[in-house]
Amino acid sequence: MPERTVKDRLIEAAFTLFEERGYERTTVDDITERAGVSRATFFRTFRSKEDVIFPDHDAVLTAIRSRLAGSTQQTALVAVCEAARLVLLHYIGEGELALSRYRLTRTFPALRDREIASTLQYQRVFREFIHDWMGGEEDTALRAELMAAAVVTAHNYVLRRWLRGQTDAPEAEFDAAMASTVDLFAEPGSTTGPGSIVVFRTSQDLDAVLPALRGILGDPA
Amino acid sequence: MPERTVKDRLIEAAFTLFEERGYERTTVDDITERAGVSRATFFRTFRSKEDVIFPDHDAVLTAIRSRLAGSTQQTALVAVCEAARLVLLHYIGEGELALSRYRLTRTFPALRDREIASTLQYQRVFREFIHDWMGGEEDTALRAELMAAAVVTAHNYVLRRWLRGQTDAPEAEFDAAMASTVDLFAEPGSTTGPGSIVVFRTSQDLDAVLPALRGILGDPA
DNA sequence: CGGTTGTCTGATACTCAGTATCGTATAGGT
DNA sequence: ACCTATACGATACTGAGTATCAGACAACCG
Repeated sequence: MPERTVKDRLIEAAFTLFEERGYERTTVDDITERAGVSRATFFRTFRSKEDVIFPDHDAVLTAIRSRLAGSTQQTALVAVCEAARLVLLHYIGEGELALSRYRLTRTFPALRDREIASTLQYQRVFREFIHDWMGGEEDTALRAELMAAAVVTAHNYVLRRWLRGQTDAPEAEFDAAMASTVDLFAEPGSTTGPGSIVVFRTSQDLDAVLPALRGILGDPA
Repeated sequence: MPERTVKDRLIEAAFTLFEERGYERTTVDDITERAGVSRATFFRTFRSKEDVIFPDHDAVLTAIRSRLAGSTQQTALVAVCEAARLVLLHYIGEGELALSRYRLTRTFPALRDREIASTLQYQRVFREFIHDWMGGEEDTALRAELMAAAVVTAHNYVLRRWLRGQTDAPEAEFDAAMASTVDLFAEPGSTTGPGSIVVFRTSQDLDAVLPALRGILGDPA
C-alpha cells in the first residue's frame, strides 16, 4: 500500500476540519496546512472549496454514462434503474464520508444547493438517455423528463433515509421504491403500440410470476 | 410617477451590464456605479451578486405558500397545480427580464445551479404540503415526493419551452402538461410483491418476448 | 421648535476564495 | 548524463462578501 495521495490527504483534512469548526470557519489555508501541501495544490486538485465535499462526483457521473451506454433498446429502463443504484451504492460505499457530507449539507445551505445541482446532473443524463430511448420525438419529451425526475427522486428518497439512519436495508428499499416509481409510467391496459417489457430484478422462478405477468398484459388469446 | 427604487435601479443596471459584458466580467462595483449607489447598498439590498438575478424569489415562494394555505382537503391537488401555475405566470409577467435571466443561466453554470436550487425550494414546499394532505404517514412519503417532483418537472418543462420561444400558449400547455402529470398518480401502482415485475408497454405477443425474458432472468432451472 | 430616535446610505478596511504566473524538483525515457 | 513531462511551492493579484463607522433625513414627541 503506497502512501496516500495528495487528494486523499486533502479530503481527510477538509472533512476533519469541517466537522471541528464548521464549513465556513475553515479556510482553504487551514486545509492545506493540515494536509501539508500548498494552497496552489488545493486548487489544482479541486476546482473550488465546495468541490472537496463531492470529490467523486465526476467519477460517478462517468460511471452512470458508461452503464447507460452499455444497454440495449430492450434493457434501457433496467439500465436507468441500475445506474441510479450505482449512485446509491457509491454513497453507501463512502460510509462515514457520506454521513459527514450529509451533516454538512444540512448545516450550510450553499452546500445543500450544490448537492442538489449535482444530483440534477444525474437527472439530466437520465432524461437525455430516456428521451433517446423513446425515439427523441418532441411529444415524449415531457414524459422522459418526468421519468428521469421520478427515478432521481426515488433514489434521493432512499438515500436520504439511509443517511438519516432510518433503514438498514437501503438496497431492498431502493428496489421497492424504484419498482413503484417505474410503475407510475406503466400502461397496463394497452397492449397496442410500440413498447417493450422490462423485468426488474426478481428472485422468483419465472413460472411463478407468469400468471401475474399474463394478467397485467391482458392475457392475449 | 414616483422615482424607481434603489432595488429596481440595481436590477436594471445589473441585467444591462450582464448582457453587455457577461456575468463574470461584471463586478458589483460596475453595477453600483451604473445604478448610482454605493457598494454597501448593493449587499444590503441583495445577499449576493447572484441574488440580483432572482430578485423576486422570496416573494414567489411566499405567494406559493399562501395559495396552498388557502385550500381545503378536497382542493389540495388543484391548489398545488395552481400554485405551480403562479410560478409560471410570474416568469411570463417578468417578460424580457425572464428571457435575459434564461440567457444568463445558460451561459454560466453557477447561475444555472442557483436557479435549480431555488426551483427545488418550490418542490420542497409542494412535497410537504402534499404529504400533509395525504395524512403525513411514512408510507406515503415517497409518493408525495414523487408527486411534488412531477409537478415541478412539468412546470419547468413548459417554462423552458416558453423561454426558448417554442410556444405562444404556455398556459394551455401548462394545463395539458399538468393534467397528464397528475394522471400518472391517478391509479395506485400495481406491483407483484418483492422483486417485482414491471410491464412497460408491449405490443408483442407474450410468447414472442419470453426468450428475452428468460435471458434477462438468468433462465432458472 | 429643538431634541431624540430609527432608518437608510456612503466610506473604509478587512477576510478569504479563486486566478495567474513564476520558478523548481523529480520521475521516466533515450 | 541529458532532456522533458508533470507536479508542487511561492507570490501577487482580482473581486465577493463582511464589519464597522459616520452622516443624512425623516418621523415622532415633548
